[in-house]
Amino acid sequence: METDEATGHPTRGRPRSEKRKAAILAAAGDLMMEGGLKAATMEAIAARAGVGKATVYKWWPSRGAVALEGFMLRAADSWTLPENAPAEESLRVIAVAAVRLFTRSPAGPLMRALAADAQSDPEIAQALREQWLSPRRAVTAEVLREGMRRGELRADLDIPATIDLIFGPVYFRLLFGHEPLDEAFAERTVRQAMAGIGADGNSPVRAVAQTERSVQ
Amino acid sequence: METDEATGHPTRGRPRSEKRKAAILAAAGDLMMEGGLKAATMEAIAARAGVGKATVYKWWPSRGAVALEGFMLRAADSWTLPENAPAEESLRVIAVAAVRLFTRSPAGPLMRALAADAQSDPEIAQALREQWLSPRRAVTAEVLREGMRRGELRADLDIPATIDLIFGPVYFRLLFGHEPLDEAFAERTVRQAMAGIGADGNSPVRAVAQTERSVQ
Amino acid sequence: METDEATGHPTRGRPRSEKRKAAILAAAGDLMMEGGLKAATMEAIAARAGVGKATVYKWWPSRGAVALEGFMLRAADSWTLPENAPAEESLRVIAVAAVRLFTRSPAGPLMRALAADAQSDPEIAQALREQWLSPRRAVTAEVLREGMRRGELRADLDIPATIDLIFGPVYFRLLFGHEPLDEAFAERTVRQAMAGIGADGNSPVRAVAQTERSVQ
Amino acid sequence: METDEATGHPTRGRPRSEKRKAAILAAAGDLMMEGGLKAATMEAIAARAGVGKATVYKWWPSRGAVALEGFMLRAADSWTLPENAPAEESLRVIAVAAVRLFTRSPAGPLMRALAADAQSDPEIAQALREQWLSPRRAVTAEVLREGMRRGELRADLDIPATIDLIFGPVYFRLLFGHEPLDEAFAERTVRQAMAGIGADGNSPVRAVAQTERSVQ
DNA sequence: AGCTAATCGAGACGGTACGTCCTGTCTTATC
DNA sequence: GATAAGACAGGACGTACCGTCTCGATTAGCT
Repeated sequence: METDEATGHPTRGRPRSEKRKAAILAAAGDLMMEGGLKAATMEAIAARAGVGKATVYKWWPSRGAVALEGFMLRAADSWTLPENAPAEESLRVIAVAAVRLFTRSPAGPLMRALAADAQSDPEIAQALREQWLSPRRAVTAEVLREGMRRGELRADLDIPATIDLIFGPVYFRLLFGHEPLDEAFAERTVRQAMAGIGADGNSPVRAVAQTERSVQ
Repeated sequence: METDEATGHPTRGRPRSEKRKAAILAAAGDLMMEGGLKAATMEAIAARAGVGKATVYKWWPSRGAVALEGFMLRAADSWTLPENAPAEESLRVIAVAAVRLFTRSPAGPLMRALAADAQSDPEIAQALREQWLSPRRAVTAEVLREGMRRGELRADLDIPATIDLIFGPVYFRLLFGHEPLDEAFAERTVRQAMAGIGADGNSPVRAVAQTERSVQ
Repeated sequence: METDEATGHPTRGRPRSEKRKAAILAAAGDLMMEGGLKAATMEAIAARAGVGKATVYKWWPSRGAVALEGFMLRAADSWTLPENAPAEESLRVIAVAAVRLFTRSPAGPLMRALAADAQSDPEIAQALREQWLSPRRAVTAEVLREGMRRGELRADLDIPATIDLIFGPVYFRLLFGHEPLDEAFAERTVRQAMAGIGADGNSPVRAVAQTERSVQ
Repeated sequence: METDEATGHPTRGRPRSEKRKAAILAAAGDLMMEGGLKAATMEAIAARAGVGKATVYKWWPSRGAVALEGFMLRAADSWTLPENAPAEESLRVIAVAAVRLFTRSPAGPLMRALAADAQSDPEIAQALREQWLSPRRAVTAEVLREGMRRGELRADLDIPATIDLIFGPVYFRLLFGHEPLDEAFAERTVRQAMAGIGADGNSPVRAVAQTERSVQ
């Protein structure tokens, strides 16, 4: 007997076809990768999936929503953080995994399309933050807190700002394409963030910074 | 007598109206800020500017191009780098100026709209890189090189990656809105980038990093 | 035990629900009267009847068929021809009954909807002719024949044309609405048809007509 | 200089293309005749005319409106009433012209489509009455009045009812198709209406009818 | 002053995609 | 087996913009 996942009530009527759902998400993903954001119209998605437009609208409110779900499907990035590794190593793994996802899978173009949509569609923006960014930021925050606890990282880090120091450069290059996005860049970003770009500890700049920091 | 700027030949016929050009750019900017990317249709821009659509197409190839020019007009950010200041101070000024531009002027929404368009329009992407990012990156690179020369910054910096370390977090927050974009954040980003997020110099992590670096 | 009406064999499975049949016909009729032809979609009929769309399609091939049956149900016009009355009186009863049906019952709007459907659906058209027009024309033809036999009516009547002379004006007003459709109109139509609109018998026009007729 | 027909003001903008207008009306007419009412969708009309759908909607509010105008175009029935002819002859010409129009030109199917639309679209219904029926009824009324004046027709005719006596049978057959619609039928209708279907003047029925009439 | 030519407003036009609605078919579980 | 519920492919609806086009009106330099 069919039962509804959420409520447990027996379902009525014809159940949703998982096959079509997959076909729609695949079509959306393919189109976005082939022709960019512009090619992935709802009409084209439905046509390519061999599905009526109404079926698409039945389950997703907008193209962005389809894209998001298609993205999540294809972005099943299965990086596992090394156990008991130093913080720098974990951050490196995280940053490299992000770059690898964006460059070696369909996820890159999809993320670009999603980010574009998010600029004019608050719902997409929110979904992107909540469903994509948040979990990754949470993992990263945990790595940072653990590193702080173990004395590998400064004790006074601003955690959100530090996360952005790692991810910001990656998304910046993804979206603007002004410089190549590759794993070496991810590693360099983490290394520079860890060690600082300032000259060794005794520099006056650093002293100032430390002073200010202690004042806060 | 009217003369053509480029050729110096005397122009024939009615000259282009600078008043309309300004009106179009203003209308485009206003619409993007009011209703976001979606509201700024070519039709709406022309209507608001009190201008025929053909006039807009005569001078700009696409909505993105109008937006870019409107953006440049409003983003006349007049930050002046302090003379002979330490590198950290200069970077701070640069980062804070960017945040201030995006949060205290129309440029923020405009940049978001442009970045979105750039994801599907290569011409916009290129124009954005060449006309907006490049000059700012050039200035920043010069600051970095000067800091390296003066011994304030590490001698082995990857300059493009370092620029992204400063700007990346700012654009990341602008485009995704997951955390507030304010001047304090810009300052913290620069400070953490300078000093590094790792614990003081003698940490083993840092040593490893340095070792690796020397190996490269 | 349920048995099939036609064969007498015991039926298998759940027997057809007469209750639903009635509900469907009622819903169809109501909708056509409320919102006209446009409102009576199959979907709306099924929903209002509390019935699955498939159930409707199971028993009727098209909306027009449902409408027709609903119409027949509501158009149970129980006029009884007066016994041994003069032809004119019988025709008057027939015409007035038609007008009364169309104006004082739901049958008017239903007939309008059916006639509209019949213009593009040959099956509806045929059903309308066979199930609705034919029996009424047959009764009317009999009245005419009887009148001719009794010498009340001309002996050389073209019976179908004469029937149309009585009914045509009624349906014309029903479908075009250019003039009010009421019982007085029905009576006047019959009276004028009987007596002729020409001036009394000795007019030259009449003579010509008779001459021509005799030639045929 | 282009001027607006109605106001005489100089027109602004690109003037309406008469060529497309003709193409749209032609396409609509063709489709209605080929595939009946159902085939003439707005989409098909636009496609066949090689025109954008918006262009059709710009000038006509609905398919029915296009159909009406297309009908009027093709129904340029140029019957001329004979001068000083007897009323019966004039009515015969009128009725035969109607039948001829409906059977020998595209106007028949078009009128059927229009009449169908009119059942659910009050605007079509009104337009049909005002633009099509009214002028023809006016001409016919004039014929009747002239006939009454000359003593060829009864002096106490109900003019609208008499007009329906002539046209009603024709439209009845056109729309229901229960009997053939041909010129002989039109002639017979007029002849029977003129002479009356009752037996010659001395019939008791007629006497009754006359009595009643004189009472009114 | 008249001529020539480019720009301008207005807006008609062929298209494309939108998001909605209904059709007629189908696939479930229930009765 | 008949049903309700409702998912589904398909297709037309009427709308909004797109980018192009064709008008008359305007505004300059050139003759």
